This record gives sequence, structure tokens and C-alpha cells, in this order.
Amino acid sequence: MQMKTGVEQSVYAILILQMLPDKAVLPGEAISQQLGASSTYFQKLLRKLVSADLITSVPGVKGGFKLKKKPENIRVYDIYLAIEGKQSLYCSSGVLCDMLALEEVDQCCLLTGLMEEAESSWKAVLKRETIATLYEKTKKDYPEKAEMLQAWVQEKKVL
Amino acid sequence: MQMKTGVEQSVYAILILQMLPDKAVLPGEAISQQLGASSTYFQKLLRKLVSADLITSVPGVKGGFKLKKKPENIRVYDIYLAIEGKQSLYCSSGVLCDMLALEEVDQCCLLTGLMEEAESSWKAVLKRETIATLYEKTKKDYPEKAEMLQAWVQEKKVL
DNA sequence: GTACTTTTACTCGGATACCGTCTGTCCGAGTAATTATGG
DNA sequence: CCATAATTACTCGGACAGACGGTATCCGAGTAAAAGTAC
Repeated sequence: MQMKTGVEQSVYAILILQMLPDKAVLPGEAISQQLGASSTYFQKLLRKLVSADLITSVPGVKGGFKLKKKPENIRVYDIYLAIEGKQSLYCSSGVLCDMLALEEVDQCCLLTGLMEEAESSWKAVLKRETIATLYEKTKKDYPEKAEMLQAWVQEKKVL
Repeated sequence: MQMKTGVEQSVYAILILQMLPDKAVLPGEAISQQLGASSTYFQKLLRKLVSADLITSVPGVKGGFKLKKKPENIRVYDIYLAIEGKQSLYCSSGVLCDMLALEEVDQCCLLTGLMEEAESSWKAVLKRETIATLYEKTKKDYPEKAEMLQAWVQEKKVL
């Protein structure tokens, strides 16, 4: 039971895209290189982010990706949801139904309620942080590094 | 990213063992049958619970398993920990280190702090419920079924 | 110089392979109660 | 009847096979800008 590595990569990818000026895009290849990720697989992640309406894509020469929403409106939770999907962490196998021979199929698990509460509590934390706040932290913790990254984005940007 | 089914089975197994009178044990085979689980694999789960000091085992004829702690001292969280292990839900791959060329290896991830907080919040909920409270809920929700289960335990118990 | 074609550099989506983990099965070893055996 | 041996019914732990999901690679198709070509 562990979160996919794709979530972390996606967060950083969006953090990079957030540095782009308006109307500019960044090719997926460039992002994957910067992240040191497998290029082809990383593009699959980007498409998930597109499906989730977090970023938009433009095909063709001078194409690439850019943010669809404002950084302050993209929560870590949204990225998590885009990559991991919406199925919950806990899924009862209905053992209790068989064991107690219960007719009522729904909610025949003693743990489901508790687990849903736990998951909500977990997700609530992920909903607090946004790309905007994450970027502020970056600038605060590593100001010169953030500058470097910004420069790299300016160099690689298209359009 | 989904919890193992073994956690649910283990919770119900301990819920059954909790019904045993003192000094009595229940063979793993009987429990697995009641749960409708694969017998051989389920015994692996039981051994994990033994390692976690939640239950004790006695070998030999008339052997089996019984609780090691009192039901009110066994939290759902303890069972989760015994089965899933102690590694956290989120594990940074250190992408940010490479990307920003950071020397400081530890805590070079913008998400680790947030994720740890989220996980703590999640675990806190699992720590609230114990086998004792879970048993109370069962008796309250399905009083006659709990009675049936209790009768079955009396029939199957050893010693 | 304009209209058209070709090339180029991207995204998109499916098919497929690899690998680690969870699930499940099997076997031999250890343990202790029960049963069988011999005196 | 008592002591010892054999059987039985469990747990224990390792080795191993299968299923599944995440990761990764490759390919053809679509798209649009740029470059080339013809008149």
C-alpha cells in the first residue's frame, strides 16, 4: 500500500508549468528530462493530467503543455486524484456478509465507515496545499535554485 | 494504492478470537473456514499477528490461537500495522534533489512533510477504534448474528 | 509572391513487456496431546 | 498399571507459482507549424 511515484512527478511537473508565461507551452520531452523520468511513460501521466483538466495540451510543432487552471486553484489533492484515480483506499470484500449470513448487501462491513472517515481526514490535508503555496515554499527554501529553474523554463518555453 | 484484504480478514479473525473464554484457543483452520478465506494463506496472516504480539499461538494437538492483549487494547491501527507493515504511504523518490541539484539529501522533497501529516491524520482515526468497540457495534447492529457467532465459537473452541 | 506539398516536431492512444507485490499452494520441521504397545 | 513408543493434529517457516497493477517501451495516427516547391 504505497502511493504511486507518478504523483510526485506530476506535482513537480505542474510546479514547472506554473512558471510559464501566458500563452507559452513546454514540450513533454523537456519536462521529463528535467525530472529525470522515463520520457514515454511520463507522457502518459501528462495525459492523465490533461484528462483531469489540470493542464491543456497543444499538438503539432511548437506544441506542448501548459496549465489550465491558476496555480492557487490546483491542489495537491487534485493531482493525486488525477493520477491515482477516485477509488478509495479501503474496499471491503464483504467477508462479514458471508460470515453472518446477512441479507442486506450494502454496508455489511464494520470497517467501511471508519475507513471512509480516515480517508477523508487524509484527503483533507492534501486539499490544503496548492501549487501556489508549494511554489512559495520553494522560493523561500531554495531561492537561488528556484531562479535557476525559472531561467531554464524561459529557455525551453515555446511560443 | 489500496489496502490489503488481509487487514479486513485479520480484524474479523481477532473479533472472533475475542469471543473465546480464557485459556481456550481456536485452530487457524476453523477461523479461516468461518471467514471463507484461503486456509493456507490465512495462516500466514495469523503468524503476522503473532509476530505483532496481538495474538499467541500454541502448537500441537489441541493447539490454536488466542488473544494476547485485551480487546480494548487492540486498535484497528495495530492490526493494520501488523499486516501492512510500518512503511509510510508516501515515499519520495528524490526527484527534486536531482532537479535542483541539492546537496542536502534529507528532506529534499516538498511533499514529504505534507504527506506525513496526512498519514498521521489518517492513522489517528484508525487508532480510535478498538476490537472492544467494534464488538459492541456488532452486538448492537446484529444482536442475533453475534449470538450465533458466539455459539459457533463455543462449539469450536479447544481446551 | 502566392498556393500547394512535404517535412518536421509535437500530442494521442493502443498494444505489449517487465517487474515487484499480494495472494495462494505445497512441503518439511517442530511441538504436544492422544493413542498404542510392551512389560 | 505404568513406562515408552507411535500416531495425530496442530503451528511454523521457507520455497514457489499465479494474478495483478505500476512502470516502461514501442508504434502508428493525428495535428499544426515550418520549410520546400511550382507557377
